[in-house]
Amino acid sequence: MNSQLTIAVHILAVLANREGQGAVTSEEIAEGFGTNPVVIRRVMSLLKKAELVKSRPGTGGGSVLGRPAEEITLRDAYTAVTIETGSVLGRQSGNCRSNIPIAPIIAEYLNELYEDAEKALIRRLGSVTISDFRLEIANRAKASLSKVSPQ
Amino acid sequence: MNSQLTIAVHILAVLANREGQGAVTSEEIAEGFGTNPVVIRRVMSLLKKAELVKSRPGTGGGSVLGRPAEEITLRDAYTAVTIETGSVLGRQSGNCRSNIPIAPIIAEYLNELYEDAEKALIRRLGSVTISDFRLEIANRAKASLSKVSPQ
DNA sequence: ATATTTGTAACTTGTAAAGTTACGAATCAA
DNA sequence: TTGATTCGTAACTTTACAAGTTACAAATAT
Repeated sequence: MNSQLTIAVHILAVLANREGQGAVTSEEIAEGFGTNPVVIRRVMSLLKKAELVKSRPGTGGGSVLGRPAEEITLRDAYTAVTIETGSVLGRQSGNCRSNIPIAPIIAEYLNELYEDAEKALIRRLGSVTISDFRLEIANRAKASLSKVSPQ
Repeated sequence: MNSQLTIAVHILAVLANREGQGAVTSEEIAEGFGTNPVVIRRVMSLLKKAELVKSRPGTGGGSVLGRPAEEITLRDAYTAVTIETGSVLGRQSGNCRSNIPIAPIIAEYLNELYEDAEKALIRRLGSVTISDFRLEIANRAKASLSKVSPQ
């Protein structure tokens, strides 16, 4: 399954958390997410293309937000990670090995119907800024911690 | 990628095409889709549970629609194939190997946003009956054939 | 110069969907 | 009741691809 959007918003949330406190390394972000720095850099590269972040190599290097967290929405992140693959939503596919043409025709029609769903998703994502997101996740993390060790 | 819904609506379209002309075998449906009969039977089994089709083994056996094609929508097919897995839409997932709790919290939040998209999809699927669908696909197939060999 | 960090290519691993094989159970026809 | 047919499903193999990993050149800072 695809976790690029999850990683993208995690990156943005971490950078938002450190706004004005210098760059954050992919190493550090990776550790916080429990993955490899290269996985972070791959998604970071997409965010850079969308100008949502800026990166710099070398000592004291790392990444910072490209603009204030209040001016970046989850929709921006979605667009950035789907610019190449087209969508994060699962799509229908016919059997590609088949030389009978009906399967791809059906798949294409269904995918058109899926577009309505995607529009709804994009609208929803556009209504949440990285600031909003950071707040929401912080609250949930707190709530889930208190379940494990109350107080 | 998941093609269960594609297969499901293909099955329903073929059965609709043969309404009142006896049962159709999984062998025959599989051939028309370019896949293995067992793949068809697996999806058929889900459609049976939803009472969209009826099957019978033996000579002259096979499957027929459970009710008229005008009374089955793509939404019914969607519900039938997602009854176990929950959704045909791709969902976000955190890294399950991670013992840092932030990834699953982010993934869960994103999945909640995805639900709006799924509702839109279901609404759209509910507006198309198998009869409608059959007509549309027949037109498209005709159009794509005429591209290959005009006249 | 040296250390650090990014960027990315190339490879390996993990895993889920699709495809396949096999066979018991149900049904029909002679 | 025997044989042919078809379904249902378990078990296995194959395929496809996302994620993870390794490696190293290029950029930057001290």
